[in-house]
Amino acid sequence: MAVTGDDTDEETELAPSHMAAATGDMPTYQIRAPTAALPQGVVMAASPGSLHSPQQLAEEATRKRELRLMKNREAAKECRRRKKEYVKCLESRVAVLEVQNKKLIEELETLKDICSPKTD
DNA sequence: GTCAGGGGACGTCAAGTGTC
DNA sequence: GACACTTGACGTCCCCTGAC
Repeated sequence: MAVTGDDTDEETELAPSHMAAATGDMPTYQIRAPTAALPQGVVMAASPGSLHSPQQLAEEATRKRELRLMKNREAAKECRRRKKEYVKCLESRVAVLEVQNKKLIEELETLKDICSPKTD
């Protein structure tokens, strides 16, 4: 299995939808992808009405399971990709806020110097 | 060289949530 | 209520690195 670095550069503000959504202080990273066409190799089943023998029913059950696993596999990949993006987003926000905090502290020190009475 | 430990990616399951 | 989607949790595999 070849693992490729397929990170994208999307810079969206994202947050786990069912983790912090209730708090309202964090944007969501849940972005509904448009339901794409089925991946190659997926064959649509015959309608249930056309199944007769137990073997056909078993095959249909197996096919449904494989389809579900394949979809979940892809969903998990996409979920992890979004999570990585979200973490990157948070990290860059931390960096920005740290710089901002540092500047504010410096400004505060300057103002203190200006305002403090000279003791001599 | 090899062994242990850490880390990343993956597949699967299960539970929660949204949609119709 | 059934179905689809999302995501945390878990187990597994593979690769890298440092200690021996």
